Amino acid sequence: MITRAPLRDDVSREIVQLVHSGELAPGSKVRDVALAERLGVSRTPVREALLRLSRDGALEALPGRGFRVRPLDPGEIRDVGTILSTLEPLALRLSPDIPRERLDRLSALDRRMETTRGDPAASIDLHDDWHRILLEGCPNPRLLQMTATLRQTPRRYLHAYMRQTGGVSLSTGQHAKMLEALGRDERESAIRHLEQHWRRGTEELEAWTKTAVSSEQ
Amino acid sequence: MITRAPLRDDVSREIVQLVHSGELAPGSKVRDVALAERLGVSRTPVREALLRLSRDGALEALPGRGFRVRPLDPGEIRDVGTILSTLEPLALRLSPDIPRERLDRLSALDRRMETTRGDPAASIDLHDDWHRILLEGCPNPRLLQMTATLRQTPRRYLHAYMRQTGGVSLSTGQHAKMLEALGRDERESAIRHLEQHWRRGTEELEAWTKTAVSSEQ
DNA sequence: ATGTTCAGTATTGTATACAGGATTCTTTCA
DNA sequence: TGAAAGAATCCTGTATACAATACTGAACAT
Repeated sequence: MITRAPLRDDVSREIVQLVHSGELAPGSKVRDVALAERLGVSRTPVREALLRLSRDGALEALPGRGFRVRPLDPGEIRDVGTILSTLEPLALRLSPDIPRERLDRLSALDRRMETTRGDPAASIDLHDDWHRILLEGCPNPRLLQMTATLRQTPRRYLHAYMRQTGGVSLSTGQHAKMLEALGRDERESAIRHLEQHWRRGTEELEAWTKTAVSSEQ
Repeated sequence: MITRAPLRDDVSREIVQLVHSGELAPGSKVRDVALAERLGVSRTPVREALLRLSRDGALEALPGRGFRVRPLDPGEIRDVGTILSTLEPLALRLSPDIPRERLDRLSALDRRMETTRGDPAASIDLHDDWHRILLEGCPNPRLLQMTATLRQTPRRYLHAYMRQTGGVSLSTGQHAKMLEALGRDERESAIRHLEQHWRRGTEELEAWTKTAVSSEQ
């Protein structure tokens, strides 16, 4: 049956959820038949979703041997961090002034993040929302899609990181500085903070990943 | 039968060729059965390739109504141009010094481009090679993959543009300036030229597309 | 002449079937 | 006891089948 939204879209979201929730851990093998049974669909839309997620970077396609969740790799988080710390500032630069109402929404998100310490999944969700909402006014939809896709990569690292460190990360201090700068109409300052936010954040994840990867030998 | 490279990869390349050659023109509908017969494979790998190309931006998936080549749209070339004129300079900045040998290869490509005026497909191929080779030393593979994918978008516009204007475009003058700057170890200057190269080039394509799109009503 | 309804056809999205490599487990031999 | 070989199983990649929508065109009404 053909419904309005292709099954592959729903299936993609569900698989992303499994990755973000940690149920599909980095490095683990992904079998399409198992997912198809679990989700109650056939292998076809599952494989379409897996191929898409491989392209997006969450998974890895091993020719002839299926898919696995991309293992944590210091090089990857570094590479993606470099790109994010360039593209998100670009998106902010292209955006029209952010209305006060949206700044308030972002502040509220930060406060909610403070209360979700200890719950990695929830605080990571909020963090992603924060950036999506910050940039939602950007008139370049292709750029928005790219940044949203790229942000999915740090999520895997953050999840593993927060699980180990006990859920403490994602300082909202940098967010607050950006909001203050935007409230004073100091766009360039906010843009610099955004760049630093990703650069420092992913550097921290890179450093942690190096130790985590080497210790799991 | 399972060969070493998945069929979808070959099929993707073949479909990209059809788009670049203009045989699949912007806006035209793409039927998977027809492609499958033509390429001598089943619908499955064809549809996998079509889904990938939709994600990359060359095609568009119309839910319930298949695929079509993304029509020329001034907004799209502008958006992609903005991203390219940020990411390629970033890739160059991250690259180690470019060896003299590679600069010579790039010069040779420029000379060959001069001789292919009148043959859009050939000169566009060479232009893409030029940028790929310029950046091939960049240590950020994810960034390289993104720029390579993004460059596929201007190709569709260039092809239509050169077909109408008689094959004249792609001035190699900007390339030469970059190579001179790199030869003098003036990286920042070369990076600025690279940014301008994409900005001006895509602005020209955007302006032309506006007239082309409005006149085809 | 233009618009509308209703078959019939074409085409898509999904499910299932099939072939062959990859993996695993057992068995055999050193 | 451990390594190597081989059989059995699993799983992937591809092909095909099926169900339902979207399109096409002819007959009809306005």
